[in-house]
Amino acid sequence: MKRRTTLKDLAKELNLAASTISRALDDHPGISPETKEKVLNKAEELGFTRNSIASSFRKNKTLTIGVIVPRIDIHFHSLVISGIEEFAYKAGYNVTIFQSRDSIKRETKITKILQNKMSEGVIICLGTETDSYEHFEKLNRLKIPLVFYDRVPSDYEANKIIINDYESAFKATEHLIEIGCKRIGHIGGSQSTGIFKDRYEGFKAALTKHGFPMDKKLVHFTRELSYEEGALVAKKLLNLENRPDGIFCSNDYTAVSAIQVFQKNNIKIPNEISIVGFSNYPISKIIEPHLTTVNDRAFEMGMAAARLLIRQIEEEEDIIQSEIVTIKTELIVRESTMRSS
Amino acid sequence: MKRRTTLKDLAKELNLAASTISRALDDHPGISPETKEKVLNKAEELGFTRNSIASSFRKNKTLTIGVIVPRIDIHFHSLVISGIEEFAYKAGYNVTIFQSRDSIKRETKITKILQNKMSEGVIICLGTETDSYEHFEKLNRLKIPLVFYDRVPSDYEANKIIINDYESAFKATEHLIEIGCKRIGHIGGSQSTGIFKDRYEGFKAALTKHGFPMDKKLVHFTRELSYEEGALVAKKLLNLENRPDGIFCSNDYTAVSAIQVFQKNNIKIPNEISIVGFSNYPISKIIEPHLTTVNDRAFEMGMAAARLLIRQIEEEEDIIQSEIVTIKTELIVRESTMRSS
DNA sequence: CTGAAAGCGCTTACAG
DNA sequence: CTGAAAGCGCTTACAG
Repeated sequence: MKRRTTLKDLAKELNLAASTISRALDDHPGISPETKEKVLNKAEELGFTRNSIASSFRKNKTLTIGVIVPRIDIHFHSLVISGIEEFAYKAGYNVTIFQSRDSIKRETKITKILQNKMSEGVIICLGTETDSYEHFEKLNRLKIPLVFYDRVPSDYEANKIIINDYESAFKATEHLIEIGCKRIGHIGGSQSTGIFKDRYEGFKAALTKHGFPMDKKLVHFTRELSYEEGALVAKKLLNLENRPDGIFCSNDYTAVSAIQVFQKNNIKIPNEISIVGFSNYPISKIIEPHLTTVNDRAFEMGMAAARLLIRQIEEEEDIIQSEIVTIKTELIVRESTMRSS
Repeated sequence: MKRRTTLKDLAKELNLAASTISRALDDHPGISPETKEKVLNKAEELGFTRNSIASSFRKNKTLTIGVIVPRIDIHFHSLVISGIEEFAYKAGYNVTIFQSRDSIKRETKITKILQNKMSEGVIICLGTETDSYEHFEKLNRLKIPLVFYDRVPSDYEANKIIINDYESAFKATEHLIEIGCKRIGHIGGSQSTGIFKDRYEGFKAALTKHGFPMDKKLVHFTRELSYEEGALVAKKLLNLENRPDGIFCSNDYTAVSAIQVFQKNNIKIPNEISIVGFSNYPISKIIEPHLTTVNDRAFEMGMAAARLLIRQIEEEEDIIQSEIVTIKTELIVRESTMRSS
């Protein structure tokens, strides 16, 4: 097996020092243009590419960031990763991805893998099982910057990229009020998860502001906001004596299944019941009527996470900073709330 | 700034040689259990983790594979990446991802990044612009194993993970024939892309086998199989004097929009027109009626790609092998082809 | 503008 | 079972 060409090989060929070759390849100002050209040509000729591992080792920089997501194939996360990759690529960083699959055991093991200087920083969305943060403490102690997004640790100081769930839910609910809904229901997620609790709180606050009473019968929490759970809740709402005429759902899957359940029961959407979802999933533009929903701007979250992380990696400071970035959401109004009056 | 603890620090603390520490941490058989325990305890105490860059550099192994996809946020690719990550994780490899965004320029630049030994192997799905493979030749010359999936180079010997598009389309079409369709149409993708051409060929072959004439009016090719293009084609099919009673679509987006267009025109699905899609996207289980489609088993493609790549990385052979792995698809029959007769 | 030398933190073949 | 030594391929501070 032929050995890969090294700097030294180039140096010998050209009767130059390895240090000169290294500088020439870096386009260092203190190297003559002629030498640079000779080196570049020879490198091309011998098919030389610098061994980046040796370089990383020597410079103590890997230009790599690690990303831990529960699952890559969840659209939200794939969008965030896309944003991370986009920003990182332009900044010259590589992105290494890991799936925790919502297992705290696997999440912990991944943090161990990331401890050994392979990644200069880590971006994480916590798994559902995760309720302690010791495994991240270790990274902190090693001065590896961390940025959390979406499912972030509560009562734990850290860099966080979030959206304003409370405010987004407030606006979504207010939108239903503005189009004339009088009895507004909510299909929510697990209240032990911060973001879903915030969405519920925002919903309640909008009702209160406009002097609407809270009818507990119109509020249902699901375990994981699944399509199937959405249908179950929708059926319950349908069978109420006093049905809702508007529903704010904490995600798009439940909103879509609610639409389908209502339609099957000959209820007109949006005129009899108007629906708002959350997340702006591709399905929201396909379901008929198209779904009004909150765009959570996942790609921008990813960009922001990478931007913050890389800034902290490159900062000279020795102290790990804690910063919270809130990404602005927008309500996308579509047919599911466009009443013909 | 405090220096990270190194092997040498541990060695000094314990009055042992660095080599002994290294072996103890590796659970090397030739080290006494007592020494191992001492080393492990001290490592824990000093918060020592091995510098994996130094280790990679020394061993000339990074245990990292690179993945180039057009876009991460396309569901198919996120599923493939999930499969790659799953297999790689279990095999002790890390996965670094890059998006070519269908730009050959960016794809080429990424292959340059991957040339410098950072990745021991590369998995790629070609971008739509890519029609030459020089940039991959370079990786070949450096003996970095390559595995292509989905959009693979034609007339270029390489490792490829594919599905049998021809056969899958054949079976999907035959299914339409079996349920009683007499005039079967096709919404296809660009015929300059191998997989879409194969699907069309499979469609034709099924018609031929069962003695059905080919009616060119029932076949339409789109540029990128988008939801919007699907609707346009569906409208054309709808306005034909002699409408189809079954349609095989080369993806799920066009199938879904066709369903919606027909429904809006009061055509009953599946009884008047039956529809089959391709890919088993999440939407296929949500659209009503649920869509019959070909499960292309993207996760398994990813697993297979990682398996093949890692095997070639670890093989001693100096020659790069070329292997083609065909992943078995399955037709998932749902309501869009369940006729009540 | 170029070179000689030291050294990054490991691993491993060799020796005992 | 343990150690001493060499060296992986770069980069950089220093010297001239």
